[in-house]
Amino acid sequence: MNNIENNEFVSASDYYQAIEGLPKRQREVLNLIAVLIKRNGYSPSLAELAEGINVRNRMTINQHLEALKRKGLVSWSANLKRSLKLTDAVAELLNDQVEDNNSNTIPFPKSKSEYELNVMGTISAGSGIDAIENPEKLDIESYYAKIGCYALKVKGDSMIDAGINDGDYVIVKPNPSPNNGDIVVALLEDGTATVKRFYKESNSFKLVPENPSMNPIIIDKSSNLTIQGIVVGLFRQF
Amino acid sequence: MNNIENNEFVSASDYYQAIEGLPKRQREVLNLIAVLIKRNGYSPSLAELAEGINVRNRMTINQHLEALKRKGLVSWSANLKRSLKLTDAVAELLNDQVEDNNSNTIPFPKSKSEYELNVMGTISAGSGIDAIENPEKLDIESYYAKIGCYALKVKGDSMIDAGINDGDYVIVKPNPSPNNGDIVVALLEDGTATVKRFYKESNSFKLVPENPSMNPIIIDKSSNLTIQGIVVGLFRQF
DNA sequence: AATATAACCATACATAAGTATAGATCAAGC
DNA sequence: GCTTGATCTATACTTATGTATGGTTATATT
Repeated sequence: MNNIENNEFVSASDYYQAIEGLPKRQREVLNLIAVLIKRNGYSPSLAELAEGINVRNRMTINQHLEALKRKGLVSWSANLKRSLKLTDAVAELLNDQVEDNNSNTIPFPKSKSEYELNVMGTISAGSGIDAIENPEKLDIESYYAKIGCYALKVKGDSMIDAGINDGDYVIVKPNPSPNNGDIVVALLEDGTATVKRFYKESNSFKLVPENPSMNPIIIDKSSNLTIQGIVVGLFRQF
Repeated sequence: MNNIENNEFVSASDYYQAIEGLPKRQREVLNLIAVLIKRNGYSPSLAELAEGINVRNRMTINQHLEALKRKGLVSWSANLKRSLKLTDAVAELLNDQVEDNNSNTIPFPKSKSEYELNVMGTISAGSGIDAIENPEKLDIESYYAKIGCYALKVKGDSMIDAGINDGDYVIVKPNPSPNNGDIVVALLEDGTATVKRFYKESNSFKLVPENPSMNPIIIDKSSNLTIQGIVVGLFRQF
C-alpha cells in the first residue's frame, strides 16, 4: 500500500539500535534481504524469502515485512513485484557484512562511522579543548580527488619553515597558472623538480624556499619552466 | 533464458569502450536502467523502461536488452520479474553519474578511482619527480578511524618547529602512556590543554614546545596530568 | 485478565510482467 | 544485391508474485 511510514530515525545509530532490538526472525529476514540483494543484484520475492528461512507461506514473510516496514527498516512499492528495498541507512550498515555465500547469518552490523575521522574540537595552549558539539568529518581523500589532485612524497627540507617536512605528502592540484605566493611543484629546464613558493616578476619567475639556508631560484621568462600544480594540502604521518 | 553469455571483458576500460560504442537507443536504455535502479532501489520492469524512452511495446525493450546482454552489460534471471541487473563493472562506471531526477541522460561515465587520492611519486629538490609505477592510494580517514583516532584543530604555534602550524588538524590516538619524545595532547591540572612534546623524568613530566620563544612546562609527578593521546598524524589545507 | 506483538498456517484472487511469435523499415557493410 | 544489426510495431500466452481474508498459538506487557 503506502510507502514508508513516518520515519523518526535521524542517524545511523538510531538504525543500529533498531536493528539490534529486532526479534530473532525479523532480524533473519532483514539479513536475508541484504544477502539476496547483494548476491542477485535485484530484490527478492516473498517466496524466496520464505524459502530462505524455511517457512511455507508467503504471508508469513509479508507480516515480517510489515513489522520491519513499521520500524522504518524496509520499504516497497505496493503491487509491484520485487520492489522491496532496504532503507538506505540500513543497507549501508549491513552492506559491508554481506558475504557472497549461502549463509544468511550476518554478524553484528558495523557502523559506518567507524570509517570516518571526526574532528572533535579545537585545542589552543592556555585553554581547554573547545569541543565541537556535532563533530564534523574530515574529508580528505575524496575532496581532493574530486578536484583532480594527486599526492607527492616530499624529500628534503627546503620548505621547512612553511611546515612542509621531509617525508610529508603534499597534495597537488594541477594548475599551470599559479598566483604569487602559491606553493608549487615546478619542473625546471634541466629536468629537475622542486617544491617552492612561486612569484612572478617582470622578466622572471622566482621560486623561493622556506628555509633560510637556501637561496631562491630565479628563472628567466624565456626559459622553459613548467608548473605542474599548486600545493593545496599536506598530510604527515608521525 | 540463460544468464550472461560468455563475457570476454576483463577490465573497466573494456566496459568503458563497450558503453562508448553503443548505438544511441541502447545507450539510452542502459542509462535509464541505472537511473531507475538508483532512484527506486529495485530493478525496473520492461514496461517502465518502455515508458522511459517512449516506446509502446515491451518487446522493443526486450530486444534492446538482448543486445545489451550479448555485449555483457546487463543480465537477468529468466522468467523472474524485475530481475534485471547491470553488470557490476558497468554499475560502477555509471553509478556516480546518476542523479535523482527525471533525466536519463548520463554524461560520460566516471570511474571510481576518481574518488581516491593517488601518491604519484616522490619529489626531491635537485632531482626530477621519481614516479611510482603503480600509484598507491593515500588512505587517511579509514586508517586512523579504524584505530580509534580523532582529529583536533590546532590554534597557536607552540609546535611550529615540528611542522605543526596554526590551523592544522592533528590526528590523535588515545593513549595514556606515551613514550619520551612523543607529541601529545595533554590536559593540565588547571583545566588547560596543550599540544607538546612529552618527556618523563625522575620526578616530573616535561612538556616541551617546538618554538624557541617558548619554555617547557614542568609538571610534578604528584600533580594531576592527563594525557589524552599521542599525535599520530597531521593534515593541513593550504 | 486484556491487549499487543511475534510467528506461523491455509486458500483464493488479481495482475504485473516476462516470453513467444510475427511483422516492418532503415542503415551499414561486404 | 544480400546480410546483419538496429529499431520499431502488434497480439497472445503464461505465471511469478503481491495482496486479501481468515485462522492459531505463544509470549510479553499493562
